[in-house]
Amino acid sequence: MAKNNLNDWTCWVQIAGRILNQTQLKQLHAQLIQNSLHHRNHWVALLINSCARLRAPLSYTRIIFHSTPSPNLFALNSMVEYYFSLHVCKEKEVELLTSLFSQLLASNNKPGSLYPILIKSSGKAGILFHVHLLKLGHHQDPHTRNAIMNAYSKFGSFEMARKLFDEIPKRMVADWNSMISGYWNCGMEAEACSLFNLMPENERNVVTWTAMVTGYAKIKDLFTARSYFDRMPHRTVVSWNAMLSGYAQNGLAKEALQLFHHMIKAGNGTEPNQITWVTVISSCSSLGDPSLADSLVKILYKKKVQLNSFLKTALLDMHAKCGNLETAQKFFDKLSVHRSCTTWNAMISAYTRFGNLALARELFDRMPVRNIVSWNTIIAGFAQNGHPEMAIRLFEEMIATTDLKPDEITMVSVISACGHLGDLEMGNWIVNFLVDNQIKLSISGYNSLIFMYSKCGRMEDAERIFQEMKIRDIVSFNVLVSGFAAHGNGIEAVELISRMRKEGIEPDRITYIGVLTACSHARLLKEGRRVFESIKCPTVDHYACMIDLLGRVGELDEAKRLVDHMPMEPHAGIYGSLLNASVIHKRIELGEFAANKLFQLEPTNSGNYVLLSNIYASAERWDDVDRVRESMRKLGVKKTTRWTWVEHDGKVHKVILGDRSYER
DNA sequence: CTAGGGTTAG
Repeated sequence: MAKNNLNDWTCWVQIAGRILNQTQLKQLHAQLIQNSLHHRNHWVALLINSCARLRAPLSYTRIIFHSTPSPNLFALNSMVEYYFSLHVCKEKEVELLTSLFSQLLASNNKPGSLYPILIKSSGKAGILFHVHLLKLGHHQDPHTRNAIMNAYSKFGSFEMARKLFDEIPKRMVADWNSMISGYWNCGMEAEACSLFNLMPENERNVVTWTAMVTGYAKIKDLFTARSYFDRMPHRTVVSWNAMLSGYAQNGLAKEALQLFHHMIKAGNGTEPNQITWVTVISSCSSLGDPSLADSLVKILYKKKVQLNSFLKTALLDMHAKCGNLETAQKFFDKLSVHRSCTTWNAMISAYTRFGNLALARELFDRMPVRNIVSWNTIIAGFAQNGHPEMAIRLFEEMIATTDLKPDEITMVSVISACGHLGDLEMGNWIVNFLVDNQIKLSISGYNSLIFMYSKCGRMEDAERIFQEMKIRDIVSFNVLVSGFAAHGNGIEAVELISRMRKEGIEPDRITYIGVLTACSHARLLKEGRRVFESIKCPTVDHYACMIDLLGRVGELDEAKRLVDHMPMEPHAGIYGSLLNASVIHKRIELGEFAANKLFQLEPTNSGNYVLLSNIYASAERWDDVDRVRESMRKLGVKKTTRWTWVEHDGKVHKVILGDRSYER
């Protein structure tokens, strides 16, 4: 470390970039103390920046901060950024900052250009500087005033922002833009729009237009967002990014990719930047298409795009969602100290998606800082992978040991976990918890309640929730239908079809599976047949349900005819239904036919052998029973019950509607 | 100098 370089800013930046871990940070700090440079503001600022990046502990960072006798803007600024990087800016810290800020203002005569920067980087605390600026008369500086106004509209109230806005004698474009996005922050479409229209047309710049695009995307009105985008006189990368992320964040991945192609084709000097790539990659993730992912990676490579940590995290997620866990893992390892909370969350989610709960849990326990998404990820991971009890335990741990407030996403997982467990007591406790903590539910929240109640055998409560909903979606109907199916309420299930059509929702594959299963359990042959014939493109699963229904009511010959005339290749479920019906109705020949098909399709499923031997047993054909048992032994088929059939009321029932069918 | 765009959970 040459001393003559210490006043050179580029040298500092270089050194800052070289600090990769806390050990190096401490070494540098020690070197500075040795050279008596540790009280210099620029070095303090630099060290604190590194502390924020490396997530150094608060106590250590404070020691560094207090080593400067009179902190200047740079030092103060870094400290503010550090506090915000912790996401735990407590009142006390804000007070400290405010007093330091006022000290600084008092000692500095010029309203320097650094004020807007400091206010902006202080986030919510920026508002607190307003009063100090007023006292010192610096609030008239247009840029400082704009920064304050912007802080109000982002973190405080749009009313205060509007008050400042109205008092400005000569408004800059930035003032209009701050105010418009302030309104959009609160979802106030009408006010934002009226300001936009009030603004002189030649004053509107690309930022104004982009703010409108973002605003409409935020309220999920992508049609209007697009119309503003199309009407823009000029577009920058930011405008394209705004429109792209509007699509991406509202689940319109295809539209996002289409627009991206448009962007590339149009050229116009709007080259995609890292933010564009992050958005595009995230759209590709939600499509889960490996070949698309592959081609994107190739383009990134060809264009020599620099990968920052946002991009690497997005790529990690994309690979995981497109089925490549190893590559995802590689990105996670490569990120090392640059891992953000999001990076950890994405990796945990990758493990849960592949069903590896042990590794997911290990990462969760190891990560330095957890946010609400971390908890939601791990809770959902256990809830969806057959460990609802662990999901609930984690939820309890979360509310007992953290200050994080559970949101709807947390609750959806917990409610569905109660459903899987059939734990009505816990379910009711959760409902009270929702009320006590004022957690508002959207459609999917209510859907999870319907699921929970019907799994707990409380169909009247499930129906009550369903009725209480103002808007329902296809899942609402499907969950209720499958509840009816499980409880054998055939008529109710059939009636739901016409009801959903009345609400403008067309039944889908899952709906029909549910209704047919309900008919099967209720032995409603006529209704089931009518429903089956009304399906436009029946899938193999629908045939399975219909054959199950026919078999159950004893129409085995018709069932066999249906199997023979299916337009597609029958799968194991089809022959399973047939075999099952043959057992019940003691149809040995048909049973042998179905069983032989099943032995080819799933040679390791012991259940099929058992069923066939049961047929022989019921006809007292003990030689055949022994023969089946023997071939089972020879083939090494173990009696591991990967059962797709369950016993209920003394009869064998087929479980077609796994709860997972909604999640896939 | 100021205003507009980013990754993760159901």
